Amino acid sequence: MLVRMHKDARERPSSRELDALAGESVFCSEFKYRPGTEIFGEAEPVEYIYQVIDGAVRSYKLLSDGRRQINAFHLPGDIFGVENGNVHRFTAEAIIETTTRLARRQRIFGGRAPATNNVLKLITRNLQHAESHMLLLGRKTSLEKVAAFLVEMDRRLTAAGVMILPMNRRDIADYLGLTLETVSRALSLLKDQWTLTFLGQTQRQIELLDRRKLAELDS
Amino acid sequence: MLVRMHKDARERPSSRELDALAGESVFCSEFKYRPGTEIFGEAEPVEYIYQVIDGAVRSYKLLSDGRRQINAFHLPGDIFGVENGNVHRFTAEAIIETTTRLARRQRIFGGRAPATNNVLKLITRNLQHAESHMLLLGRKTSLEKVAAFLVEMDRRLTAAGVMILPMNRRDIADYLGLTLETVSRALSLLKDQWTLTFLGQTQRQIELLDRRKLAELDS
DNA sequence: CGACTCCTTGACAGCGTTCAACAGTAGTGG
DNA sequence: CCACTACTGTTGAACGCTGTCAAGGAGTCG
Repeated sequence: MLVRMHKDARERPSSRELDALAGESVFCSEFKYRPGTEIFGEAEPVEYIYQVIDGAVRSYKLLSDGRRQINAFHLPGDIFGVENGNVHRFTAEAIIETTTRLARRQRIFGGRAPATNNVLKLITRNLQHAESHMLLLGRKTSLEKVAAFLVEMDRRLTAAGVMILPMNRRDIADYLGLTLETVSRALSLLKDQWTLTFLGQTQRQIELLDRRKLAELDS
Repeated sequence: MLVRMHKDARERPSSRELDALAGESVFCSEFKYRPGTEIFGEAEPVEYIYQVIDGAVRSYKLLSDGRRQINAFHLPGDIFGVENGNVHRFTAEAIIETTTRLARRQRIFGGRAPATNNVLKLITRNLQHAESHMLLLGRKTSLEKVAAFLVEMDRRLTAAGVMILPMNRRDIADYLGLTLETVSRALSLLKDQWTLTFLGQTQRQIELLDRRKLAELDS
């Protein structure tokens, strides 16, 4: 037996919390997974909410070439797989022999006061952004990071074909987990490759010339 | 004027969304911030929810020595400062001259169905973890990352003074944005410094000998 | 025993950081 | 208008942390 309990005196994770979460729908059952087994996959529809009874689970995102970023480990007592949308945003796998209790996700979202729903959506959007940003910070190269930044800003900021950045190189660097020099070098490289150009005298106005190349750098 | 609108045809961010969010309490007002001004600081009590009308905002966390990780940029239309707890988990600053609309946070949380509240708490906990993990991934050294990992697992996993890791070195590495070799080297270093010891033959059972040193490595 | 997985350790390379110099821009005040 | 200064961004050179590649030990299981 490799798995142990929480330090904080919780004898055994009760299903109470899970019941509370699932609301009215207290259809609960247990399920056991062998080491390395997938519990649910990225982009799969959300059917259940899970609570670890015994064992350990990793949830992660992948880049196309196999680089992996584990978002979190789920240990006994933890609830995971709670999503706002209809599909999972990452993959969950049992690390060792793991027992989970699961409850049907009977539309946790919707059917509530609109204000609450909006708060949920908003926080979920933040969480979603954080999750993909962890993948960026942990597993992407400097060039990929800068490309991802440009793609994001292009989506959010571009008007009339021009992107005018409000932030300086240091801000970008601190967003991407780099130094400002590295950001500057990456931008110069992309400029030399005709992937973008600077407009005006300051280097804050950027026109993207090759969005396809940026998108594939972004992976 | 440096700030521009969203690409997607939103003429001007309406206050509707913010109203909906704030619920009944639609006390709304506008506020203007000069470049570099703090909008709210980490650990400050949450009083308002903000929506960017015009300008740009950075929200970030700091390490004690000044290393900074920017979680997100908030651009016109974005709502930010929505928190579950009573204090902000990061600092928000205007990057350029910024106008925000703000609404009093009249206890968005609480006063709802308990199930909803539990979902909120759960997602918020995930978000909180993701936020601190971004700081780790973006700005910590390999030794600091491994120390942080040990501190986290010590809290969540240790029973009877011993920590039995369910995951292998590769999992740890993919969690921390490192390679398994680097994780192994960091653990060996901590072992040589008598900060921890391995128990048993496998290197999965760890006893922490100097939690103070680990905590200060964790910053 | 042999095959496999997991982990450690060494040697070396390389990516990104650090340190430094310099140029362009903006703001200020004479 | 021109210093003067502060800030921002680029670029070069050298360093060093972490990754890569490789070898080998230890545990496990059939």
